[in-house]
Amino acid sequence: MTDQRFDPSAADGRWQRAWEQAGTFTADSDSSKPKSYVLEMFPYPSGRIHIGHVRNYTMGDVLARYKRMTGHEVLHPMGWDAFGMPAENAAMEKGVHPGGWTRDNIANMKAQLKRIGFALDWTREFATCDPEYYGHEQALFLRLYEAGLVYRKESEVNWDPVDMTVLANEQVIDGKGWRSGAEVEKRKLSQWFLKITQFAEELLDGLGTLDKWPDKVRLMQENWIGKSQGLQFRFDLSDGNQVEVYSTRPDTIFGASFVAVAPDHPIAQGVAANNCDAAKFIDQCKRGATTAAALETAEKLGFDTGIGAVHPFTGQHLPVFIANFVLMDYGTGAVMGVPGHDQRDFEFATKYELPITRVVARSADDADAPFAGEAEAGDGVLVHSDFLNGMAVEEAIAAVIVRAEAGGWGEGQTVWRLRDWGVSRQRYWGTPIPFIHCDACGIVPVPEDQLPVTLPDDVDFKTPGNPLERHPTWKHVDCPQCGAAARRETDTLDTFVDSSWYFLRFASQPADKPFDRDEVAKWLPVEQYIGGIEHAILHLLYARFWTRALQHCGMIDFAEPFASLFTQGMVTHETYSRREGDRDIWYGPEEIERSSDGAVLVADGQPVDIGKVVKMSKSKKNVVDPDAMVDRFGADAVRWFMLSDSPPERDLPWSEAGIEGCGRFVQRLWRIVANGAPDAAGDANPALAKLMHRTIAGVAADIEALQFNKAVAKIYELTGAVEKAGPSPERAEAVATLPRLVSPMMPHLAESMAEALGTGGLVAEADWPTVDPALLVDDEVTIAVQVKGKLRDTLTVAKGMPREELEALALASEKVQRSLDGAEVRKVIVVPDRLVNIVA
RNA sequence: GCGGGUGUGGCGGAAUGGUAGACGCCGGGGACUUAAAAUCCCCUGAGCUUUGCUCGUGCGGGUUCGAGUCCCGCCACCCGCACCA
Repeated sequence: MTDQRFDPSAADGRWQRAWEQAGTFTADSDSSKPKSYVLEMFPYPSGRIHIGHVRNYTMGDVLARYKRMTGHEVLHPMGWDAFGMPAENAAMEKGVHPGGWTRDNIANMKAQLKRIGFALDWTREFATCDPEYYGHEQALFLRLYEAGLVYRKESEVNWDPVDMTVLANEQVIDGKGWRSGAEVEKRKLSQWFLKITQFAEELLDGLGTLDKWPDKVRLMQENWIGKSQGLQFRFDLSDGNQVEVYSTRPDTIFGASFVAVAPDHPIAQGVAANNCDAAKFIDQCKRGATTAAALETAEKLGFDTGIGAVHPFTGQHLPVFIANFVLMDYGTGAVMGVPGHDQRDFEFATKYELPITRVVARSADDADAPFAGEAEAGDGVLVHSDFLNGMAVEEAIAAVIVRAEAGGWGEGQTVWRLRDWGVSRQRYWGTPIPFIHCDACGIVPVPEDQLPVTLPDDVDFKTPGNPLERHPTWKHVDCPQCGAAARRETDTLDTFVDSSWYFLRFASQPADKPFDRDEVAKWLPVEQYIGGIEHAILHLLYARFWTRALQHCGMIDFAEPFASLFTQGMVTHETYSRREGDRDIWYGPEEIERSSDGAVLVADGQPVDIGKVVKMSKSKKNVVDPDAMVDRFGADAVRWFMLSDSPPERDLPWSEAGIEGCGRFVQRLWRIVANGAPDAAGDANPALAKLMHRTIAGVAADIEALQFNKAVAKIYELTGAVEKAGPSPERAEAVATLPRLVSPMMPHLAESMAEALGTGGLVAEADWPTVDPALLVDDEVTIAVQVKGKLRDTLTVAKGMPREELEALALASEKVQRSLDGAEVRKVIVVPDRLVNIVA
């Protein structure tokens, strides 16, 4: 008799070595099989694999393994998004080198991933901090430069005046620097930009081709790109100048009661030159962080310049304000304020007691309806608007544009919300931007044969700021053009650049260039990309842009990198805490004894409060360590839990009881085969055969739709039926099928099961079981019988029974007659094979 | 503030406009055992006048023979907002 318990601690490593020796997951680009590129967003090497990573990679792994079983040559690679701020923070806090810290983290995390048995092609692994990788990135950046897609301009950053350093948005807390506590200022620096706006129309149109992306992501990108049709027009000013404004709602022009310009608008600057109150106000606007959220939630503030703007239709003088909520980057940096129909303008007008006029109403009769304390941005008909009165909004917009163009004071225009991508970072741990500043020649690209421009190792992090900038020798080089003494660019690239082309490098890794066009063409676009919804806009838009830019440069032959996208939910966990004084003390799940009616702290046996189920985070200590779970339950139980219950796009609450249940299920499956191949004698069991074929077809469909929770439920159902069934040829066949059916989810158990059954070869390399379509059809159906929409009875009838027979059967039902209680039947609705509804 | 999403038993969830709660977890009862673990069987939305009836899918309306599903208006929570990755 075989051991009745499955021992993952022995089996997991054994099968992982078997796959590795067989090279099962090494992708062969010369294979004649259809190619399938399955990719999960590569991780930042923070130190430990998080359970959220495990969920992400398990989903991709199930698909990759399934694709292999269905005859595809699969590319399923893994690497490291290895540049970024945490390494520099570690350097500052612990005195370790960012490179060494990152390498150690990668080694640890790779070991963790290997224990879970992911079907990854590790031969293609790389880290973005490898000089080889970022050297190729520098070459690509220079190609974009040659194509005119790279330029420099002034742009605002968060400046910490005490630490004398640029802060990331996340380093600004309530408008103050996270280390110094000093109030952050906006400061202008000359920085590198990528012309993503040149592709705005393409990126927008391209969304229409991405029919395998979630609608929500396409909608978010569409709104982010923000194409709007509006009117750009000029107001004559009382000082003899003009101000150009842009509005998406020119229909509301008769409701304008002020004009507002951005603090860095030339008009504002001009006023400030002669007016120290204005200068002070602009200074005040410089305080605080640069984020849109900070700007928009801040109190709306304005400074009346005393200048009047002449309304193009009424000739009325509108006051011109400098306002903190107007952005220089969008439109013309100046707006007309229509308080009745724009919420920001409404708040502003209320504060500065400017008129609020209704120019759009539900109907002409509501022309003088009062506002309910807020602006009305919706649809309606124009009122109090001269020649526009009675028009619908769309119609009025067109009419105003026609008048403006005829009068020569404005033009209909398309404006994009999308801004160019600022890629400069004043930091060490990133890809050096390959340019040299020469006093004589200006900005000179580093010649390609001098790439990569590598980071110096001897840097210090004792003081804040960019170590490249203060390095004694690194930036001092000779100009490649004239040979005179010159300076290296000390900005490094945004890490989003690193993740904008890594999927190309996975597909092809020549030493002498970023990628090989023909190799890339074999695998790309990625068939299935999986990652967090938090990347819905930035990463995915940048990667789309980069792909189009490379296409534009003639380096690749496709426009969209990811054919199908899936965004998975987070892994969450209960929180445990105690209130002590005015703060919460958090406890980790390993410090807690959980029972059905509460939780106690193991250390003192006293109860703790069970808090909300929230995203796992170190600060709330509600994290579970994947390694510890693999130790206790084995890789397959952890994988199974990642796939069970919650739909993959939703959050998954981790629970001790849940993982224990998964551990039990692994053993249940094992018991079915623990004594070897089952007896194939006994009476035929056609019902089990049907269930098995339905399960194979259903699990396949669920995996392809990434609905793993449903596949899991179907496997539970079949397992239960197999356990209950007595010996039969059908049961023997079902048992023989189980290992392949569960292999994508529980690959180690599947191999051990097949071994116990005496099946030769690796399940990971086996074919997916075939379905007999004849067994998927049912000949009986249960139909619902309703009286006035309420269920009163059910009938089991032959499939395809005609309407008349169904109606007669339903009316003959004793329960129906009792429920009708003699009432007259007015109507009978029959849906064949579904239901009969009797309306009395 | 703006953009996007989610909401169904004690819990995770299932359900082409057609039998709400599949499947799993927790809990209760029983079997096996000297005992426990493991395992197996049964029950498990709420309420009631319990052969059955009523209520029930965040809240308030609506469309429909029929709404978790479609429409309108709210509420709560989550994600993103361009230097976190």
